[in-house]
Amino acid sequence: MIETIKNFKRTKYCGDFSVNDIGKEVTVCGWVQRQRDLGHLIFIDLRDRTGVVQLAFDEQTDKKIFQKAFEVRSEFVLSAKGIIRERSSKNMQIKTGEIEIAVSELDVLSEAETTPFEIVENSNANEELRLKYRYLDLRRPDVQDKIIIRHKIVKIAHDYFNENGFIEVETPMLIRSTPEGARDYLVPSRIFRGSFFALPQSPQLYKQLLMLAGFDRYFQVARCFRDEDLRADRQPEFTQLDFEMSFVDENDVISITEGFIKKVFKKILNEDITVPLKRLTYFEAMNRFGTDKPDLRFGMEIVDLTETLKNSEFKVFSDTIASGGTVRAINAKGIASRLPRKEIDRLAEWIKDYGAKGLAWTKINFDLSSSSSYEKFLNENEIIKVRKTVGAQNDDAIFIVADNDIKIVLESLGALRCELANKFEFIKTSEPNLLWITDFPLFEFDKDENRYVAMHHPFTAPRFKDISKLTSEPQNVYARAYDLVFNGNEIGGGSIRINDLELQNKMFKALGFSEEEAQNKFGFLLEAFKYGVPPHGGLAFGLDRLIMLMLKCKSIRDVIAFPKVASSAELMSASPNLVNKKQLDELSIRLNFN
RNA sequence: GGCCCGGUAGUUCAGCUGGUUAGAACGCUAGCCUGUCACGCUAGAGGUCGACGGUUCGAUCCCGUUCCGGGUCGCCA
Repeated sequence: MIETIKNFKRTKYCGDFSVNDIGKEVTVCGWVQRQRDLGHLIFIDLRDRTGVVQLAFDEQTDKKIFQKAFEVRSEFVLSAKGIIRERSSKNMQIKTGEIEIAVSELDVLSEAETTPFEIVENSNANEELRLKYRYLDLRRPDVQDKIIIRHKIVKIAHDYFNENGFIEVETPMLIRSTPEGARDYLVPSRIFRGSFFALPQSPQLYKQLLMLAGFDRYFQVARCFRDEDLRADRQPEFTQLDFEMSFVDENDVISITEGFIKKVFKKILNEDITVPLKRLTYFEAMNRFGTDKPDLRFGMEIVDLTETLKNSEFKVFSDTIASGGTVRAINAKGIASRLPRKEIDRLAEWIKDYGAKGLAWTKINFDLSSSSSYEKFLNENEIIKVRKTVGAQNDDAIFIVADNDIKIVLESLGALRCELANKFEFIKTSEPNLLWITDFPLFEFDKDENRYVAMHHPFTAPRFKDISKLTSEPQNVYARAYDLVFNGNEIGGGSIRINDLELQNKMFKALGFSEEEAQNKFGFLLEAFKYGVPPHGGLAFGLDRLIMLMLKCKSIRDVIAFPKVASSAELMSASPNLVNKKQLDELSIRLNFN
């Protein structure tokens, strides 16, 4: 029988009671973790967000309350009043294990059916099921803790940016669609038939306009939307810690960011981050690690063999080099004896996903004998030189990729480097590794569109000395942009922005926009730029990813209260969903499935 | 859009070369039990083997299609 809460209110949370409360009369509220019926004695573990406390019922003391406790099942919501007393046999594994509540009044505030999975810490229930019943999953302490830590991180961010003079401003969710970069989520307008709002991919333009408006320093916990395919660390709806500052250069933004990183790592993980952080140029990161988000917790750097192998008899190498290509290698130390041929074949197949045409390899055994896919085609001198260049010794495995496209060579070896490090557990340290990547190219060439596109976004300022090359040699223009990398993942990125109308117009021209296109897409920004723009720059953290990595979660879903699955559906509410004809008619929308 | 992996009681899983009644553990229900805390003991209920089609005397198992979930490449300025 369900009862409404009477005249008693919770004294404090279940997990907060201790031996100091012995003798006090208290009231607790929560969910039934477990009911243990010993015949003439019943124990109930009552749970709330702080932990559990044991309720004790003795048949001899009060038959009516005992009967109530007998009928209680898991996940019922209870309110109980009673005296805190010492347990006769203590359980030191629980925070409140030294005490219990001898219950004198018990209210069943809500009953509960048997849940589809058990509400326990470290549930091994299927994630699909847990997401369908996310509200039950969120009862589990380990899940709840992550959401609570998320709250703490956001609180630290608010405090930090407030202390440093940043003003939080909410920017709109319904904005103009500017199809540049990721796909927009579109929202049809009822009043403007056939027109659409877009949900923001980021507050980029608005925060720049706030600088123009004179707010000087802006900050926002900003929800962002990108209609692209998901990944383990990517959701279509995500949160940025977004900030922007006026009258600054790169070092000001970097230093504010480092201050936040230092604070949040100290407060949440008790890790001391040494600042300033290491900086690596994009060029160096790509050449040494094959990625713009290198994991520096292990070595296995990429080595250039182009010079060594340019005259080789092995045509796969020498022909590639002759036609302007490159040959590079990594040396995985101490794994040869743990690397069966089958695994090499798997890696050779796997690396094709990254565009590599093949994977040449050598395993050096402990007795210095070796097996190799390519050494038989090389002369003695070349074999020795290759091994020396990559620093190979016994039990090492060398992997080589050759291609005309240097990006494919570096990126595939970069991916292989991470794959091997992961598989053979090369990461020994538990200390977080953070660094900046700087000096990005301003543009990258888009083969599909056959034009240069902005690597960050079209408002990123070029280096001053490169401005003259903007349209003449765009491939040699570098950006005043910087990315923050944490254990091999990008967790933030930003730049100094263009604050000059003429330069911004030049930038659009370099991107191949006609004047009409530029006006159509960003006319309001160009108009605004006529009226006095301070030099400004900023950065945005991917908050979800930062939390995920700090908490060592495998999936970004673990740190989002109500996440979406890989198809971008939300299983609990079953969205997206079909809407009725009336709704569509009001929006003048007719569905057309082809 | 491509590739890889998975889907069997409420849950997590096992299930041999295709074979007669599809099992275990946990959970659930009932009974017994006065100090449990992963309580214990006894008994019981619980299955569209993701769905559809095919091969076969016979399919959880083999084949095809499809749905759902996960990972990844493309994509994500």
